[in-house]
Amino acid sequence: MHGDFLLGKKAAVTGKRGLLEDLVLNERAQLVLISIIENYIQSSEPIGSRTLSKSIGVTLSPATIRNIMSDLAELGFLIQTHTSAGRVPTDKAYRFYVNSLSKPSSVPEQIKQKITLVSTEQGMQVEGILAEAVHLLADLTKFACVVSTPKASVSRLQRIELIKISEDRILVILVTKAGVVRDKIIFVKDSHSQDFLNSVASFLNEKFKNHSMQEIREKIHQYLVDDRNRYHDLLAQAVRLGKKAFELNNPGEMLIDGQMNLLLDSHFHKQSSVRSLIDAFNQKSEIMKILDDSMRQKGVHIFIGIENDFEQLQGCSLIMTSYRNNQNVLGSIGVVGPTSMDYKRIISIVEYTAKILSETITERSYD
Amino acid sequence: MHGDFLLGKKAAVTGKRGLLEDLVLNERAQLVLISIIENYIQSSEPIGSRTLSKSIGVTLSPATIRNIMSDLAELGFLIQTHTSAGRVPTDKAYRFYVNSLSKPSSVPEQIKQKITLVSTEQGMQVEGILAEAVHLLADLTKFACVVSTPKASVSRLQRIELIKISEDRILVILVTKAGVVRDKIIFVKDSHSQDFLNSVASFLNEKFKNHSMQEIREKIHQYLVDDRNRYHDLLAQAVRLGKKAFELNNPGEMLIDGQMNLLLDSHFHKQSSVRSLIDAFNQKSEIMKILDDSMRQKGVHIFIGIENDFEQLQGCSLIMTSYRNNQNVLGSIGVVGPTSMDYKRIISIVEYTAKILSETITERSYD
DNA sequence: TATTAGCACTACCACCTAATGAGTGCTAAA
DNA sequence: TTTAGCACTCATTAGGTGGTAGTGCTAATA
Repeated sequence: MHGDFLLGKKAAVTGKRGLLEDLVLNERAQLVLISIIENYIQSSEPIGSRTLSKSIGVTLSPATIRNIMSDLAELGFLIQTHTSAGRVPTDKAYRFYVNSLSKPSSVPEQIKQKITLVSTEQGMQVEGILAEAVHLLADLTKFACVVSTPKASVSRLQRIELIKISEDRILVILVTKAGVVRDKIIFVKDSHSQDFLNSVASFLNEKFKNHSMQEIREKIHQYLVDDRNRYHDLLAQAVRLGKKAFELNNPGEMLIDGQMNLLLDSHFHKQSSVRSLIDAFNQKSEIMKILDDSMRQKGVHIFIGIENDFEQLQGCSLIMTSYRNNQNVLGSIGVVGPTSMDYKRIISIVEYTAKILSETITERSYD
Repeated sequence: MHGDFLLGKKAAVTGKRGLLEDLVLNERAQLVLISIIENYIQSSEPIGSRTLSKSIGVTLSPATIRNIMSDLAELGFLIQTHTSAGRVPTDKAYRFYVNSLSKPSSVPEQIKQKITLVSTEQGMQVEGILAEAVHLLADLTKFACVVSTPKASVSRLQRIELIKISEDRILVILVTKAGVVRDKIIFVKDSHSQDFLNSVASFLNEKFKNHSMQEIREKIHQYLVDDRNRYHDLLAQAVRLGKKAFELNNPGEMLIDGQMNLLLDSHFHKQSSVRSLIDAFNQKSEIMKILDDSMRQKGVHIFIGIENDFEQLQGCSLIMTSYRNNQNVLGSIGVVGPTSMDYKRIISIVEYTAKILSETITERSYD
């Protein structure tokens, strides 16, 4: 097998090289690979051996570099667009690169100053803050950015209020611990007095404060199946109204900003994948899935190219992370850009923005 | 003066031709012009005399048509991209064309069926309905579409509710006649009991129900300057809280959908105006102005090219109209597309969508 | 044995040229 | 007033050329 000489000593000794993932490149090969990647991230043009031999720190002749490149290509880290063109990193190369970034680089002070959320000063709601955050992120990265609104099911109840609007309509106000206010109108068959609604509301408040919406739905379900409760009028009505009030009818929302940035990006512009990118963003449910997934784990989540499950976004890389109030994960925020993005920079910006967002939201929550 | 022979008899006889706008083209010139426009709308390619002589109904030799075209060009209806290219309609030509569309063409049954708003079935709020409407419009027209949310200042109060959230925060719920629910949190220095807030709320409800937010703000201002009210505690507090509650802090919002469609559109793609288009949509306040303007007048508003005041959108045409609940104009909705759009089709779709939107919102309002 | 210099080769790219063709304007004839 | 005919213009295209950035291979070198 060609390219074996690139294996580091460790791998060579232990003989662990059945899986390509286990391969340990020797130091020089790593240097060349990383150098190619960083050059390509800058220029977006295929990198040739000559160019590299100049820009790389160590003195290596183009010929030597060619040999290394040739082997890296064989191992699947590089491809050529055509014979006699320079080499371009593959998804696998970017993955290697990202993994090799041990310590997260810090955000330059200059950019830090730009990452501030002003909306908190006005009487802005959480949605407004999210909108500002995602807009800011899009502006700084020049890619498309997404943020999911706090998940209704996991957020915990601070307060419920029932307001009679007309004979058959009741306005339900749910305030969550995170400071999110949700309102919806429910339709009822028989009319209730406002006094009665107040009793129901205070009953529900007492019973369910601090519980998550998910728990509340489950408890209400239990009440419903338990026949004994039928004969307690207030309880019965409370449960009936509560069921409607806590019904999950918005599937979780997300805000998108900076889609247009992607269309301008030379990478997508060249490829004819523009159409499918647009479709991708119209199909919000798929993007929601990815956002949801990256809520579950800590830290920054990185999907390079084909690593994400949404086929239409497999030409992109996604950098996602969660935001929280205190210790509760509320939702996630991230960017969608070309696989050849400047990972160092983008990761740190996403991380820092999420941090500021978390702080801002924590200030306004009731925990 | 050349081109005089294109004048219709009426104009020729009365001699009214000082202003170009007053020119009445004779029937054949009109036919040619309209034919060019419709061909161009279809093909987006400059139209030559030969092509036209075939596609036009009447039998006219290319040479004749050339003569007519030459004169139309002189009058400012057509331009050539270069010598020996076909002719392309100017903004002026489109204006003529749109004016000549006397009766609004009806929407094909097939499209009518697509224009239905389903969100009304769930407990969706007005914002959700607007989002659906603008998305639908973007989907049908394949252009960028905008809709303004109901103007806070002109909408009338149905109900206000004050809810104590914490010692220093009060949640204000405003329900308008149009069915829009707005919530915001106000900060107060001294704590109030919920009972007290209820009294304040019912006072405000009694005093201001059915009044527009604008009126309410003015009245509150009067109370404030009237010294006598100082000594009435409830009143004084009500006015103080009311001032904060009715303060206009959102500048009026708008929803945009389908921006990406524009970038794909061959017209903008060819021109390098893409960048400025993006900027245009980021500068929402300017677009809001246009939306506001078209709220004030009845019917469909059409801005062709330079006719709108926002310089960065002067390469586009805008088709705008208002939506309402019952007889109250709430906001406006419309599309932004290339000047060479299919006006007949787009106008009818915008009109019909606004109609359905109005009906849907009326169903859920309290008037 | 690892590295490098040299060389032949490939494919893109930018440039030029000539041919094509769609379109015009003008003039003279119908 | 309309039309046929003709000369002319200019964008677009295809074909051809030289230059360039890159490769792989081989033989020489440290």
